[in-house]
Amino acid sequence: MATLYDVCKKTGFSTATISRVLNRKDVVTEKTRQIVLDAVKELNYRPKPAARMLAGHKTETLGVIFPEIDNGFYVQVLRGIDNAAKEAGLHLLVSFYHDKAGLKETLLSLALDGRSDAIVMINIDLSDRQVKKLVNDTVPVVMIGHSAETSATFDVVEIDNTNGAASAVTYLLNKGIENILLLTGPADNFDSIQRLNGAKLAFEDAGKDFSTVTIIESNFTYEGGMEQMTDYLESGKSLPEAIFAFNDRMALGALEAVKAKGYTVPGDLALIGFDDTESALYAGLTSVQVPMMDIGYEAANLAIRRIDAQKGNPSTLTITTSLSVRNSTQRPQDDAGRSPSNCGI
Amino acid sequence: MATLYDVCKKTGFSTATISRVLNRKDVVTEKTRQIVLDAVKELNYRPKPAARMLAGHKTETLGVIFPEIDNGFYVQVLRGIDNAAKEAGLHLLVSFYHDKAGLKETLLSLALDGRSDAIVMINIDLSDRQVKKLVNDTVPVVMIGHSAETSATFDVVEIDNTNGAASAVTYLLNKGIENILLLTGPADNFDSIQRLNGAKLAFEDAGKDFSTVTIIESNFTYEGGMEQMTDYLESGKSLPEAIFAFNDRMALGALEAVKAKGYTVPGDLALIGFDDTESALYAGLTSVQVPMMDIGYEAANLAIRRIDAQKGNPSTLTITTSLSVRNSTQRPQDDAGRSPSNCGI
DNA sequence: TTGTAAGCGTTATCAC
DNA sequence: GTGATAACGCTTACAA
Repeated sequence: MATLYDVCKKTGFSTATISRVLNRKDVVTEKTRQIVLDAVKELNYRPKPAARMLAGHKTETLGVIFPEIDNGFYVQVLRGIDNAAKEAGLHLLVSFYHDKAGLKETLLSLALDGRSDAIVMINIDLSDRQVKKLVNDTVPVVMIGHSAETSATFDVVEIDNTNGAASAVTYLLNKGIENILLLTGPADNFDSIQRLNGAKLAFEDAGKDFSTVTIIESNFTYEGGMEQMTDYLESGKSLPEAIFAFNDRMALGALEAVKAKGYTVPGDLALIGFDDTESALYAGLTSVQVPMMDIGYEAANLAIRRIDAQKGNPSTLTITTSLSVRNSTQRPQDDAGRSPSNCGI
Repeated sequence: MATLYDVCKKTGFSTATISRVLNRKDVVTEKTRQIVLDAVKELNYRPKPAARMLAGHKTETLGVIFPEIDNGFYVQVLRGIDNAAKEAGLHLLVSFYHDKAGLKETLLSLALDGRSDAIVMINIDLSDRQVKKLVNDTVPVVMIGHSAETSATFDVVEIDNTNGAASAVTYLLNKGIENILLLTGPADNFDSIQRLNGAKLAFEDAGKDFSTVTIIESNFTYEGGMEQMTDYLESGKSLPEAIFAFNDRMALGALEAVKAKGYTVPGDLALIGFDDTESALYAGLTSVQVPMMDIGYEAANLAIRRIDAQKGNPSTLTITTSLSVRNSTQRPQDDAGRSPSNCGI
């Protein structure tokens, strides 16, 4: 538990000089620098973060705020953030938020109380104004997957929902499949809105009529997907050629419903999900892949850069998706996915 | 950004008194207490953590160390930890460890540098002696799923691997299935060893001969499960009545291999996994369920209790599992799982 | 280039 | 009960 003073004693230099060697690329003789460094090593000296924070206002900590999660891919985002943080030598103060009051308190604690040097928030349902008011410009904030208002307040990292959905639909259209059923999220969900728009654009780009598409609203859950599809099928409507669900869970739920009615995938209809989760992989489900780790990594780097960089205009980074094609869209004769003989589903 | 002094000025009391009101259940007149509290509220005063840490050595932070994860259920553990931390008013400093050097540095930073009041580690491959040496009794440490040596050094929270595996095997034996193939993890993996032992115990308890059981070593991955099973099937060996894989991923890999050979589950053989992940749920896979959130919650609470509690003997908490029965072990005539008509697989 | 010394905002030990 | 006051361990003007 050596302190700065121990290093002083051992070297004969003042605290100022030691501090200079340790922190700033300041004017210090190469000779003194070496003497200090040697002493530091020999004494096994480690600066105390608490003292540093108090005197220098640097926490070396990145605050991260997540919604209460049951959501597998948030871990991926977290890993990406962790990678960026590690590269910058920062620690991660992670908080899940359960309710708005808790979120506000977390924000105050991270920002005003000086527990972090920057904050990354993911899918937070607080307006920019509210966040700005709480944080009060004490630390930079980066939003991941921010909703609604095209934030001119904070840096934003978002998924390219539009092109992601469009690519899935285009893929189907290219296969000659036009009779598509869209299983969406809640009507007021930003991701869902963008994905719906992407689907529409794909039709328009192909010169096809989007109004023939069936749109069913669900809630992003497995059960929701299953129930909506069951209802649909039992209402006597005709089977679509393909279902494009706006996330994997609903896709898997829909799959269950479809199979329960005796239909097969991809035999009777094609199926596409969104997110490309592990479950999609194992189920052989074609899905729009979102590079969650990259998103975390980029968001964290954006935040880190803002720590000592001058305030520039808020930037928006849109992360592109790709389509992971698997058996759920591969008719046996198409033959391209793995183990086509049993279609993985 | 009011400070303690501002509260002093406003109330006329000294820093000592304010601090007493805020921290200790100390001797303070009810009247002064109220005056101080009012001023605190009015000034919107929030004590700075940095100053507290420096002067009081309390960080109000719980350190959490995870292995680099691609592992969905670690999130669940983290949620459990978060719940416990929130209840205790603690923040979470989370770190993923990539290599041993990084882990050691993290440990030093969390413990010696005083960044946390207690540490929860999950599946760390460092010996107790090493950890103890690094942490040097500065903060309490709790291990989750600790390996090997029955740690008499730290509190431990572990999965009841033995009974978990035994329950799965017993379930099969009760169905009259004895010709079981075990798909294990690496031979030196502690979880795997315990699960194997549990399987053996189940046979012995049932008075059956364990030596007839086929044991195939794999590596806990989907690919591993698939390859080992493919090799097995192609070697011309007879099909077992059931496969019990020591995690869900291998189970799903084995399923793929089995289906590729034209067999059906549960028609031709039963299949059981371990962990009960989301993928198991969607695949209709019977699996040994491990309450990951509980594990995190209990571990964190253990750690939190140690913060100001006297050092007692290290305790070990063994979390019990349960069996999630699904279609992969339900022959059509058994009829009990959901949508039996297509077996969910 | 290096040293002096004044903070940073608390906690806690003494006295009173 | 309450108040001075000395830590806590570092950063950083300002001097030298």
